[in-house]
Amino acid sequence: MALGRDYHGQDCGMGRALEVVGERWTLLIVQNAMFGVRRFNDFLTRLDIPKAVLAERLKHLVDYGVMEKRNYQGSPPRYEYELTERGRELWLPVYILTGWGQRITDKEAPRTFHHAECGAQLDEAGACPNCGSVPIEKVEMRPGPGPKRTDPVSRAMNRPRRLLEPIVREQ
Amino acid sequence: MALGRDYHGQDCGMGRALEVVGERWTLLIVQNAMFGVRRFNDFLTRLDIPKAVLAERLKHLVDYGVMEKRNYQGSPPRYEYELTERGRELWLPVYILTGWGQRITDKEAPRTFHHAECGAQLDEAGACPNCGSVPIEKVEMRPGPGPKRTDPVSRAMNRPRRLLEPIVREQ
DNA sequence: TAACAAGGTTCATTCACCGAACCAACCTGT
DNA sequence: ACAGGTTGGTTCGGTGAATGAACCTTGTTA
Repeated sequence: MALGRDYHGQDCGMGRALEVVGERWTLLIVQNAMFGVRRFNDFLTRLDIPKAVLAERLKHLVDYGVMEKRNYQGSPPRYEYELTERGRELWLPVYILTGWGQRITDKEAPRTFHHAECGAQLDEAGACPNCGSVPIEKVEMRPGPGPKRTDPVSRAMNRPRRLLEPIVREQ
Repeated sequence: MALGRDYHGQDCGMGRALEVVGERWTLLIVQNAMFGVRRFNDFLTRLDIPKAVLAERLKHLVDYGVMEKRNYQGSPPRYEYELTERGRELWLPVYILTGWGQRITDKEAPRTFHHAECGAQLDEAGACPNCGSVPIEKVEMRPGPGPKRTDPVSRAMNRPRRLLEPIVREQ
């Protein structure tokens, strides 16, 4: 493929990783899945992304085993996209890159991340200062001081919640 | 900017991080800089990337304070690109993503990473199993069992070496 | 019967990536 | 003195991906 998504000549794992999650929007989709977003229209709402691009990215992630598409309701058919174990393994790079990006901004963070069992805020490497490494299911997200989006999906995120816990929009 | 490199509506640091290092090839450039590549033509050799794209990416990284362009020789003028502290802070995500990409391949790893002071191989999160977290300068790269590129720059990498130590091509 | 919601597909336009060619300054060999 | 090589780029035409708007389908609710 001349132009596009692969990194044919690369000898290390990074080339492969970028083929799977290196395209525009993809890592933001994975991050929002970690924050509890599961439905097509909720990703749309949070990301301001063209529908065609979102559909293509989700399909790509499903093809590579990072997400799973589940039909959770037969009539009318409705789907949700959920991270697989392979996808959940991306938690640390997602967390660290988010922190890195936050530090090169003048704004304050919209969310902070804590070890759910002891409440301590995670350090720059994603570990708990008291207890060491923390699996993604044990991470609690809390609203931070920084500016937040105001769409319904983002508002549903603005209370303390475990990562991966599905978002339920208020009616 | 309608199309392109920014993620205007995102409220968290990830959007910012992707503006800086999320474009095609960028994270591979940063990774190779960590491996000791410093010169324009050496990046070209390792990456099989169009010159125009490499020039643009390097300029972008310099503009955002991830790399520094240094004139190290006056006549003929020669330049090298070196990671700043901000750039070196990307070590953990680069390492973890590389490992993740490696695990979803059937090939073996071309390189392994060790704590230079005790020799232990780093774990999946980039820490030393004996000593805990390891700064990038204390990481030693060793040739692994997997397939490697055969260009001169890649060959110069195929011996145990500290990260960030500049590559010298054999004549 | 109309309107609405979810989860998409289609399409024209715009823009970024690609690879090949070109360039300029300097050095080295003959 | 001149050819050819090295470094570090820039220019350019062609191609393919991203964008946003419009449209579609199935089913539900008013």
